[in-house]
Amino acid sequence: MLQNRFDPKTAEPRLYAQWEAAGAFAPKDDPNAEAFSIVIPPPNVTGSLHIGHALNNTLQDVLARFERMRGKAVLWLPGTDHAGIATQMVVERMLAAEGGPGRRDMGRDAFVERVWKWKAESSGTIQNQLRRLGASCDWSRERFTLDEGLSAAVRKVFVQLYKEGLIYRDKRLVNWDPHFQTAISDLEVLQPTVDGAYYHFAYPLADGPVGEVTEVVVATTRPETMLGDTAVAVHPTDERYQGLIGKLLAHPITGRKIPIVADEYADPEKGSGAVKITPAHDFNDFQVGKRHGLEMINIFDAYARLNDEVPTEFAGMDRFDARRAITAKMEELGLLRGIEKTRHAVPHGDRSGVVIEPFLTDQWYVNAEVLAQPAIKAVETGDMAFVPKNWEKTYFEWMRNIEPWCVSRQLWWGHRIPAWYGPDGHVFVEETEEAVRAAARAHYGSDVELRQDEDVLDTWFSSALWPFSTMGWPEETSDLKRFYPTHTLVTGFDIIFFWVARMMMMGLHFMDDVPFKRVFINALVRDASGQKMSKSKGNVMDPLELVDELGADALRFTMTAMSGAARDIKLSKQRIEGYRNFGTKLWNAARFCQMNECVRVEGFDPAEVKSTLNRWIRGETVKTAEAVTKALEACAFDDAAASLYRFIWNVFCDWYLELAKPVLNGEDEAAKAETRAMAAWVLDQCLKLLHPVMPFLTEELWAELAAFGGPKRGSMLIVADWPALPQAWIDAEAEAEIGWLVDLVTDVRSIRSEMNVPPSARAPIVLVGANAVTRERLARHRDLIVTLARASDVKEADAVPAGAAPFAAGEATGALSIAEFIDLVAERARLAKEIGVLDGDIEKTRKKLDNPDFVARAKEEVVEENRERLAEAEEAKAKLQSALARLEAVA
RNA sequence: GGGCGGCUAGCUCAGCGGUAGAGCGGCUGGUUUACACCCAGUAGGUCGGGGGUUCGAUCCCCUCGCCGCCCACCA
Repeated sequence: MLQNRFDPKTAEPRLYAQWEAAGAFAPKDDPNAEAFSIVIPPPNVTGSLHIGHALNNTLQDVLARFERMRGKAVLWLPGTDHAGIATQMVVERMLAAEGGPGRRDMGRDAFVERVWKWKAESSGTIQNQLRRLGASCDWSRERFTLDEGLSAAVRKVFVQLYKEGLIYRDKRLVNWDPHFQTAISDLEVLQPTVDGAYYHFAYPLADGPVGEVTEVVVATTRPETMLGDTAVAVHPTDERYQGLIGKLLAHPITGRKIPIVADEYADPEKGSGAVKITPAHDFNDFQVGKRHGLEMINIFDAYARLNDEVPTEFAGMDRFDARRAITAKMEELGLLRGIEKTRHAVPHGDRSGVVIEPFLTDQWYVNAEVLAQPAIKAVETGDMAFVPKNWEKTYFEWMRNIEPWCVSRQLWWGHRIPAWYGPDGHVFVEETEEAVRAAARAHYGSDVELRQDEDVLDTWFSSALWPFSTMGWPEETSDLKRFYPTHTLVTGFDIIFFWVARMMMMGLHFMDDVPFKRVFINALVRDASGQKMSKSKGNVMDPLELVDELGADALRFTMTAMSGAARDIKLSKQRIEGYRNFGTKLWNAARFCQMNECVRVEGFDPAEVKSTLNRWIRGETVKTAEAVTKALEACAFDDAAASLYRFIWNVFCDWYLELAKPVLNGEDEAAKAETRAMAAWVLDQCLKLLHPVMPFLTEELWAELAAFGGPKRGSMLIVADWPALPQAWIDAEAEAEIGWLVDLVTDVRSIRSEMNVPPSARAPIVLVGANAVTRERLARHRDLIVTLARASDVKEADAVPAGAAPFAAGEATGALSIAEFIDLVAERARLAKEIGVLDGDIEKTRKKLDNPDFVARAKEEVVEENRERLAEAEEAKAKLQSALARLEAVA
C-alpha cells in the first residue's frame, strides 16, 4: 500500500537515475519514427540554475517528454556556453579576491589556463541542477562552445564569411568598455537615464569679432571630450550663424583653431543651435567629421584616461576627474556660460556597468544586413514562426534596421580570431595554421613570420552556430541529417536579438534552412518589484531550494501553469505549495484506488463499460486528453496545466471517485468490477497526461500501481504511449445524466448549508412537481444522492408539501450560444418549480418551517424570481427577433 | 520620438462578445477511515477612467490615465 505522501527527496534522484540507466533520454533508434529536436539555450558553463532556467527548461522538458510519449525520436541536446566576457569577469574577480597576480600580470596563456581550471571545477553544476529539475536531455550528446568540434565550426564560418566578403576589418567608432578594455556590440550597451548637466561653454572667434559677435556658445554633457573638438557645427539655414560659417574658433584650452562648419546635424531648436564636434568620441560627430573631412583626435587611452594628445595639465587624468577639471578651467577662463542640471541617457556596459566610450579602433565586423535578408524572409513566409506571434514585430524591426555586427573582443577567453598578419600587415584568414602558412608562402614567396590576431570572437558568434555546430557540422553527421532543423526553440525575449536573430542568419547561410521551425518566447521571471533577476543584482530566487522543499514536480507545474504570462512572471511560494498539494491529491487518489482494489485488468476495454458513471468519466477523459494534446502542440502550456488540474482534482477526485464509492461499497459485483477496472484505467490516463509536467510523481505511481497488481507494465511511463482516445467514447447521454446529478447534489448541499443543517444530520429530499424524466433519474440515482447529499430519503410530491422550503436550483454554466442562453433562462425557471427540499430533524429549521409567514414569503420569492427570469428570457428573445429581422432585411 | 505589454476579488493571476472565474488568504461548518498538503459552504469585483459599435462589451474600436519593458535619440 502507498504511503500517504509522495516523498520527492528520495524518489527524484532514484527515478532520474532509472531513466538515465534505461537510456530513455536518447532518441529512439527506430528509423521510421518522426524526429523531434530541441537545442537547449546553453547556460554559462560556470553558472548555476536560476529561476529563469527553471522556467525555460521545464517548458523544453514538457515538450520533449510529450513528443517522446507520442512516439517521436526526441533529441533534446544539452550544453553550455563559454560566455566570454562573463566568465573572464568571474575569474578576474576571483584572482583579485585571492590577492595574487592579476590577468595582465599572468599573461595570456597562464590566464586562459586558469579559466579552464575554473571551468573544470565549476562546470557540471548547472548540468546537475538540470537533472534535479528532471530535464530529460541526452547527456551523451552534451556540447560546450569551446569544444574542438564547435571551435572548428567557428573557424570555418569565420573564414567562409571572410572570403565571401561578409566579414571585414574596419576602423570606426565602437562601444568601448574601459573596464574590460574591449569593444562590445550595440546590444551589450544599456542606456539608463542618469543625472547629468548641460555645460555651456563659449568658444571665442579666432580672428577677431565678426560684427558684434565675439564667441559661439555650445552646450555639452561631456566637457572632458572638448579637448578632442575639431569643429563647431551650425545648421546651414540657421540665420544666426550665416556670417560665421567657415570662420575659425580658438579652442579655449588647446588653442587649436577649429572651423565652424554647416551641417544639418546641428539642430537650431536645441541650445544655442551650435554644437561642438568631437569626431573621435561621439557617433554623430563621427559622421559629421567624415562629411567635412575633420581631424579625428582620440584623447583617451583604453582605460578612458586622457592621453598625450591633451595639454599636460590634463594628461593621465581619469575622464570624470577631467570633466571637473575642465569645467573649472573654463570657469577660470571666464568662458563658462552656465550649468544646467538634467537627466539623460548615458551608455553603460551591460556586464561591467561602467560608462561606455565611443572609441576609434580597428575591429572585425559581420555584414549583418546581407545575412539578415533571408532571415527576414523566412519569418515572412512562415518557415519560422514566433509563438506568441507578436514577437515577430520586434524581430522584423531590428532585422530591417540592422547595423554591422562588431564580433571582435579584446578578451582572452573565447575563440581566437583565425586571422594572421604578415610583416607588412597583410591579412591571412584561414581555418588552420598550416593553411595560413601555405597562403603566406604563396603570397610572399617564402616563409615569413606571422602574428595571429590577438582578439577573440563575441560569445554570440559561436552561439549563433549552436543548432548545427552541436550536431557535428561541418561534418555531415547522421544527427545533423536527422535532427536539423530543430523543431522548437524555447527562449526568453531578452535574447531575440542576441541569439535568435543570429541563429537565423547563420543557419540559413550555412545550412540553407532555418535552425528551428518555431520559437516559443517565454516570459521573464522577475522578482517581487518586477525587476529582472540577475546575479549582479543579487535578487535571485533559488529554484534548487524550492525543489528541495516542495519537489521538482511542484515547481515544474507552477512554471507550466504560469507560462502564459505575456511578459513577467512574479513567482509566489504559496502558488508552488498549491501545486504540490495537487500532486498529493493525485497520489491519494491512487491510494484510494489501491484500497478499493481498483486494479488494472488485462484486456479491459473502456469502450465496453455499461454504467452511466463509467461512460461519463470515459468521455471526460477523452476530452481532457484532447485538450492537453492540443494545448501542448500549440505551446499553450498554461492551458494544458489548467485542463490537467481541473480534470484530476475537480472531475476525477471530486466527482468520479465520490460517485464511485457507493458502487465500490455496494453489492452489485458486476458493477463493482467494471468500476474498479475503469478507475484504474482513468488513473493510468491521468498519469500519462500529467507525466510531461510532473514526471517524478507520475513515474513513481506508475511503478507502484504495477507492483500492486494487474498486468505487467510494458515500459516505464517516460516512454509509455501518449493517450490517443476515440472521440466516440464521449457519451452525451451519460454526460447529461451525471451533469444533472452533479447540479442536484450541488444545489442540495448549498441549501443544506443555507438552512444550517449540520453535516451529521440527514434530511429528506423532496422533489416537488417532478416530471417523469426527473422522477426516473431520481430513482436511478437514489443511492448516490442519498450518499452525496447526505439525505435520509428521497421523495417525490405533486404539490408543495406543507412545511416544505422551496428553492431555486442552480445550473452549470459555461460558454453558451445565444439559443442555449434563452433555453437556459427558461429551463431555470422550470427547474425552480420542479425541485424542493424538506429539511428534517433540525430544530432550528423546523421552527422556521413552522412559521407560516416564513413559508409564505419564501414561496412568494420563488414565484417573483421566476417571473423576473421569464421576463428576462422574453425580453432577450424579443431583442433577438428584432435583430434577426434587421439582419434579414439587410440580406 | 517609435513599438510592445499590463491595469479583473485582500494577494498572484486566468478569462477576451453571451447570467464575472481559479489558487492562496478571510469567514462558517466538518472524527464522512484516499487525502487537514483534506472536505462542504460562504463573503468579497460598477473587470483603470471616459466615449463608441452591438439586442448584449471585462472582451471589439477610439481616447485618457497610471505601471513596466524594448528600440532610437538627446548639444
